Amino acid sequence: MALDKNFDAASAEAKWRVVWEEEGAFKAGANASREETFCIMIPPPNVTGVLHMGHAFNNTLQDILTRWHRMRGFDTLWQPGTDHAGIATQMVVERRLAEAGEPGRRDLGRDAFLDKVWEWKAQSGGTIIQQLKSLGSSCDYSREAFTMSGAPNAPEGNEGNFHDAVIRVFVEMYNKGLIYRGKRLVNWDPHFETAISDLEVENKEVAGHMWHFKYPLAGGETYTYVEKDADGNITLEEERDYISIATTRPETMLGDGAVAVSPKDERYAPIVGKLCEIPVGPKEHRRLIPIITDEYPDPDFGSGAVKITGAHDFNDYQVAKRGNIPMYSLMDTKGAMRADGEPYAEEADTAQAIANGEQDFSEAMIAAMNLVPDEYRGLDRFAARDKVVADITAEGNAVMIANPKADEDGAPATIPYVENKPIMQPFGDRSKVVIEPMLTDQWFVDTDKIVGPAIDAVRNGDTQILPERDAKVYFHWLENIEPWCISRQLWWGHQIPVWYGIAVSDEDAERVGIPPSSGEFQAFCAPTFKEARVIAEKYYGCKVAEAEGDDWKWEFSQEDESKDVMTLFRDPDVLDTWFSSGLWPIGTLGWPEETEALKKYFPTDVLITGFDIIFFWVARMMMMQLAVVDQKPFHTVYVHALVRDEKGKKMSKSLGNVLDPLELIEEFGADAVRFTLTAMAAMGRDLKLSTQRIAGYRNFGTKLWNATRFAEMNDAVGIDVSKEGSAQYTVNKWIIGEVGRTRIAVDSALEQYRFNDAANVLYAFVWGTVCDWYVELCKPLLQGDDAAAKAETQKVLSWVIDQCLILMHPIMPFITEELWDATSDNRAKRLVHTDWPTYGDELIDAAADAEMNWVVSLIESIRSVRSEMGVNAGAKLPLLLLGLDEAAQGAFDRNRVMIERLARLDGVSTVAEAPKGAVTIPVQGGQVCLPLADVIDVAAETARLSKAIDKLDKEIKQTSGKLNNPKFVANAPEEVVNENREGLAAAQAERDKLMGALERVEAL
RNA sequence: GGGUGAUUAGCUCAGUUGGUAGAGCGCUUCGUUUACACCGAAGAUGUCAGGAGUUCGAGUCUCUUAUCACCCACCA
Repeated sequence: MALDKNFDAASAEAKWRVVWEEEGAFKAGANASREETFCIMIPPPNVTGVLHMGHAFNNTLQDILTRWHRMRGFDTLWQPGTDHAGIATQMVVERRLAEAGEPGRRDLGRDAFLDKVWEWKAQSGGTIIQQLKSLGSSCDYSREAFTMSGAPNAPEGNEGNFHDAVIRVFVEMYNKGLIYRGKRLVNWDPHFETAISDLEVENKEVAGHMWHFKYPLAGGETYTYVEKDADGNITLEEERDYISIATTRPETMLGDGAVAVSPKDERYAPIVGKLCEIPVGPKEHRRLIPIITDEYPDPDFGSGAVKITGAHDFNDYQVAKRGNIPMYSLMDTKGAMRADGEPYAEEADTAQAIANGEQDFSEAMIAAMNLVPDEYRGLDRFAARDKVVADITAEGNAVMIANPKADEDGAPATIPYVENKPIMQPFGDRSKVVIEPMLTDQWFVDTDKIVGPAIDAVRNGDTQILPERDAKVYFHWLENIEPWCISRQLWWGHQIPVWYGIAVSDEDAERVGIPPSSGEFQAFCAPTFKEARVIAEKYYGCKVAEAEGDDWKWEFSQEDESKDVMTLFRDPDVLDTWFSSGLWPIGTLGWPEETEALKKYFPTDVLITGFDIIFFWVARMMMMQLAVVDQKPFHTVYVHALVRDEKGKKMSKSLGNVLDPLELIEEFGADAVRFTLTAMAAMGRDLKLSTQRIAGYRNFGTKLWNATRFAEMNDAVGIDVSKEGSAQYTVNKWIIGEVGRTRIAVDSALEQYRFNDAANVLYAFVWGTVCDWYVELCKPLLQGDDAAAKAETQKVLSWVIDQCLILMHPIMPFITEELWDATSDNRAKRLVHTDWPTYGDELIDAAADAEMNWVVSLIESIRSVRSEMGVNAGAKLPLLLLGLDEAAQGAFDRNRVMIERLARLDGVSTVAEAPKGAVTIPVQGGQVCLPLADVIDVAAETARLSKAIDKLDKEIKQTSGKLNNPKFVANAPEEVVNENREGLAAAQAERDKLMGALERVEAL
């Protein structure tokens, strides 16, 4: 079958996608010829996501490694699947419901809403997998996994045990005390009304204000406020009846528990221990808070006094815990000021008692207290802020400063002190709203207890992170790790397997063997309610049932104690998505079952991922796998760059600079996109992509196609070559050696994850060596009269093309498979399964190499002279040989037909002396001349020669300078010294020849 | 505030243990010679950010300055 002139990427890709899958080419273990396994876990994309450039890049690299290993006979598994992506997916479904005008999440209720999510998953969940296929990813799709598979509410088609694995891990970790529940200050997303982890918060600098307010001292007390400069001179001394505090968040004032100053701050020493009043709300509602000392306030910042709002600020939280300061929650789940219950108005003596530390509220009581006065209730936090500022200012409790515009008409002499300053503000990475620190009950992984093995594994080399600098990032994060908040107040996810009833006593918990309650409820943790009930029944000594709603109750039977029933309610929260994806390696292989796949492929080999999820995912997988099965999940983590646009900007929809990989695949073909990404995969921080570059590599595919077409036209394809390296002709010996070198270079690059090196080696070999030289050199042999030469060249060319296809296949699978198929009817296997070669140095023939170098450099020199002398490209010139030594003469004779053709020569003769007007060209072992008497331009030739001589002079000066330096000769390795000596001799010889040529030209 | 990285041809970037600077694109000139114009041939272009040091020798190692980027972080 004859190849078309052009490669039709789209139809070839469509065809091979189907064939490969139908033939099971990608199944685990396909083409395995050895025991060793190779397993890659795909970083699971969001189930409702679409393929973006980052995925394309990431999966191209994974596919290269997978295909390479599969061809090498490894028992290979590339495990695919998707992630349920809690927040992201719930957000999408809620938005779709809203757009469709359907009832929202709250109206639907939990079960009905989850049905909607599953529907959406069924509808869009296959998209990204299909897109991976169009990229050519050779995953074992029959094993596609999903992090929510096997969930109790999963519809048909989502069987599997991932859910079981997640729940089981939770239970085990809970029982080992690695997971606990507690009231902590967490990052709260008021849009999604859920807690999120530190990592899901993006701190951004925004323009903010810092207000300065007076907190009046209780009972109208006064003190002398003294400020001194660095030398101790008094710069300000005045009587004050207030303490000045600075804040960027006035709306949290209602929840203040104290004002803190530095213990070293002499200005406030007189009033430490006294009380001051929070100047917000109706007078009868105001609270007094103590002035305390703490190391946290910086005397040089603001006024040196900090209001402490333990429930709404992470620093204040620490201060409040240290100082036993009450923490009052002011806001609801939407970030509005609380409106629940009765507003709590404190009696003056109660305030005093609290301030004195004499009144001790329980945490629960404090949480229930609503300190928000009527006029603030229900206000959004930002509206509340405005109102607080306005109210305080109106009442005269703002600190006033001189008005810089006091001169202007009607301007007041003083104005409230408000600093405009940039402040760092936390935003939810999904919702983009300002995150609110909130004091809530959440589940945490006690990361301190499981982080050790994850650090050790990388430190002692069990798992290697590449490039190494990313290991530093990994260490830094893990060594400073915070407890991991894993509960989310969402519905889409793995519901926490914990049921609650009223707490009876710690002794009962101990008796039953469960962790004691941390509050008014006792938790029973088990994979199913059935199992939880068993524990609970022991604990209560009565029957236990599951509540319909979210409240517990204890039903007493009057006559028969054995009919008492305790009703438990289930924790409504779900687990952080990263908790489940942290179990991806073992979960996809069937853990906790002892599956064949698990035994065979775990620990897996390489994880390929972007640096943006080192913390989110890589670190968590390390911790979780080590905690659960006590084994590292993979031996190598290859961290790749982020794909950016050609200007280096991060691709984002809002910037409109997104390159859609699917569109690119359509325009240039998947192979071109893959090759581009591979060629740019140097271990760096980012990767800039331009369509021009993709077009360049599309052309490369076409080049390969046409080289194969040339071979086909010359009956040089699909020839069965049983043994490599058997050739008589120099050019064939030489190219066989080049193939050997290329295979070594490609393997070595891939072994070191130097994908770009592999791509560049192949590009240079296929285009630069095979197409530019070997194919051209073949032509006179294939089209000449020497039957033996022709036959051998056909065989070798066929073999060379096959090797190109094999070596290129991991990067450009489609075009190579197509050519492999089209060029022979007798292939033993598909290319995707063809054995990767192991030949190498033994194919190199040093003599052939040297000879071809001589030939190539002769051709290049002649071409160069022709071009510079303005010889018509089509014209054929005679060539004169001058004083060639035996080796040079032999090389010339053996390759004469090729030289004549490539240098466009007509007739060769040997002369004793260069004729007048001939351009001489120095070659190793002699000179050659082109008689250009008619066309030679004396000035141009003089210039050419002078320039070449200048260049040589420079080189000679440099090299001889080095060689004349005794220290160089003494210290440099012998090799380097010899290189320089040889270089100098060669340069001098060439210079002599050129000088001779110059003299002759000048004589014209 | 801490950390990491970057600074090499007009552009985008390679450059693995120090040994005479590379690629792609772009540019210039020539050429349709039956694989390929998504092509071929020939060419031009760099104080390797600045400074200092180690060394026989530095784009590469050390220090330093400048600019940029990213990550982490609680300054009210």
